[in-house]
Amino acid sequence: MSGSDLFTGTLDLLILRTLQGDPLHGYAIGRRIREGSAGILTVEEGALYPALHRLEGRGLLEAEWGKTDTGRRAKFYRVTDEGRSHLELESERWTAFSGAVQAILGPKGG
Amino acid sequence: MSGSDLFTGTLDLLILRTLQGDPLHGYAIGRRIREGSAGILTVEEGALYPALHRLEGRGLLEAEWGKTDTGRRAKFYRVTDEGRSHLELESERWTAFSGAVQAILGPKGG
DNA sequence: CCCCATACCTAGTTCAGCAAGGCGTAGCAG
DNA sequence: CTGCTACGCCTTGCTGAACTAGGTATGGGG
Repeated sequence: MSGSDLFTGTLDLLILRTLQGDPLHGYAIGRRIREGSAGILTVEEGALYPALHRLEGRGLLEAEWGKTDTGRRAKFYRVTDEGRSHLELESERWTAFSGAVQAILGPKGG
Repeated sequence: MSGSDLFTGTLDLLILRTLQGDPLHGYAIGRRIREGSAGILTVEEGALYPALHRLEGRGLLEAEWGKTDTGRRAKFYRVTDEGRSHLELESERWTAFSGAVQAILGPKGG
């Protein structure tokens, strides 16, 4: 991801969540995540595209070639129903885990 | 870790934090983390011991053989000064990251 | 005496993420 | 037209954390 790879497995969640709205292409997903996290989360392309393929392979995403506003060729991803319920479950799991970690690290992080 | 490996890299933080109080041996560290997280975080031994050795190798922990209350042989770990400052930095980083993820996933996780 | 919980360890595998490349195209400056 | 930059997609090779699945040894209880 960025910095030095905290959070393995979280990328999937981030992608799924980012695609909850309208379908987006990979490049835009990366940008959204970065902007949506105020620059804290930077998704490397070498992590992003394989992740997209992984999620598609698992049936959590569907891809379709299309065109961007600026007329460029791009592959647009949409979340499947399975992807949606997966996101819901994993999202709750994530919250539980991060809460548990926070509970051990200390309420404020210090 | 448990369930299906969310949170790569977080184990180090958990260990360091658990050792902030008194020195503990590996087995006890694992138990503490599990109990301190209400059973949510389960540290596999195959992850725990290598992590301990890693942290010792990096100079963040120091180890010493001793005896438990029940008279058993055990290796007790203590956090070094370097480990302490490492924990502080990484802990803040963790909070920032997890906050950023939470910001994208949604304020409540759903 | 045997089993279980304690307490330590390792070899082998898996797999996410990173680094570092490559490909093609649209738009703009010169 | 040339060159540069941003867009947009991809892959190969590597690292390294965590898991699986074992193994060792010992003390106490049935």
